[in-house]
Amino acid sequence: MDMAKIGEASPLKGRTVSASIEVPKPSRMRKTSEEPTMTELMAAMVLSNLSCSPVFHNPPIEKGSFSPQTFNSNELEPGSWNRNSHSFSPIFIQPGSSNQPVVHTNSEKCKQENVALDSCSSGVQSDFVSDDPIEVDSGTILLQRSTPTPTKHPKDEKNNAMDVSEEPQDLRVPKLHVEELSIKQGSPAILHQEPKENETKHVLPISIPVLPQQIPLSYYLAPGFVRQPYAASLPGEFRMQLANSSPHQSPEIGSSAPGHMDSKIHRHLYRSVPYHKVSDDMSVPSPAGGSSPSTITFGSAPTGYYPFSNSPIPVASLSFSPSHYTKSLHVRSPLASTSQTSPYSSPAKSASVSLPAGYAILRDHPYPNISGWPNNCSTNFTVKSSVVQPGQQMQESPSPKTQFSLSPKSLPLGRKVRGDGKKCRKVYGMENRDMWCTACRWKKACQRFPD
DNA sequence: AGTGCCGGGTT
DNA sequence: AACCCGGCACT
Ligand SMILES: [Zn+2]
Repeated sequence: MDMAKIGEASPLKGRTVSASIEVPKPSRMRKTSEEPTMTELMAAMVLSNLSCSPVFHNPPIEKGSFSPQTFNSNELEPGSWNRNSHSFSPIFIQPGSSNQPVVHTNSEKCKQENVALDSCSSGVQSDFVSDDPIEVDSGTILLQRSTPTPTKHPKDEKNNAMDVSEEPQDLRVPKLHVEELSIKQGSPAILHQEPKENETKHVLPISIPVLPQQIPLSYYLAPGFVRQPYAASLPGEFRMQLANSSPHQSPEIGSSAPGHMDSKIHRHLYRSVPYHKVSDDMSVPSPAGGSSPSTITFGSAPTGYYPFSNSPIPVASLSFSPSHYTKSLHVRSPLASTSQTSPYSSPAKSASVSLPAGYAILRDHPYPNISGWPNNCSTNFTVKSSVVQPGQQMQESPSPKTQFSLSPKSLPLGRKVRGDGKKCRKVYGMENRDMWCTACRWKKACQRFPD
């Protein structure tokens, strides 16, 4: 009866599953053999510590060519790996394989690697080989590129295939990344222990997110970094701009995946605050094919709208979307219209970059989040101040599929500031409705006079 | 009351 | 996909 109906209607339905956030099985973390899970766990833990321990100061690696940025060496726990004492030489070369040891020196293309992480075995780019042999020496960290194994979930691959392919080669993202870290329980010696020829090394692909502060703005601003789906989801105005800069851009209305949250509730939640367009990254059509509720979840409806906390945090202080920089300057801050008095409303305040009208991005998701990371590690990528509180991110656990630790829904919501421009309706009047743009006629966001 | 437009329904 | 509209946020 009603109950049944209610059950049907309940937005939460089917969500409970994801709520139990099981740490997404690192799909890519395949076990080739008998490798004990413990090992992996340990590795994960270690890495966790490494990447997250806020305060860790590690003496610079002696001859490391590590840039502070990269490894922030601090991030390594002395005890864990004896990096300093060469006793442990992570560098491992795959025996019998022509693959060269890959050294990701820092920023180099950590980012890519990260992406790769997901599609790590896609073999597309992760094959980055350092030109500079020296780097290998410094190698304190490196690991080896194991044979590109297709072990990972096809899904993942699919997810990132696109991203990977589009990643600019020269992107420098200071994200610490250990592409494939093989950690064995035993001493390092084990690592080299009998090199079997084609045995695929059992490696644990790991990427360590770097501290937010370390992300160079350039990263976000990298022009080439805009991804199609991403761009497509941008507001018309913006997309148009993109179009100018990049030929391949469709002016069509970006569509966002419908959310599962009850629309009413959703709207209440999302509309109670000034609009702030937020990265649609997450609203990118579910790679997985998007039919599964759990998958779609993160592309919820007003997607892109994201609530800011009441505190007047300069939008500009947030992370930037790469695609937005084009618009910088002479853009009015959404907050500006909302609170005239806000000191932050002046673009000048935020370096030379301001967000496009009405939009702010808290974080980009170039790479999937590793489930194992503590929240505050991989989230809250804000340049200056964080609007998102750690606690807020845990509101909803992402389905394992999403791989993102943040779901738009779990983030504070905001909403687009209502454009003050006149739209077709106002311009032409009801009597000339036929002159309206189609969007207006359909009661959709005006295309002709986008905000 | 008027406007803008999201979400969802219909064709 | 095109089209329409209920209903809500906001002015
Ligand atoms: Zn219009």
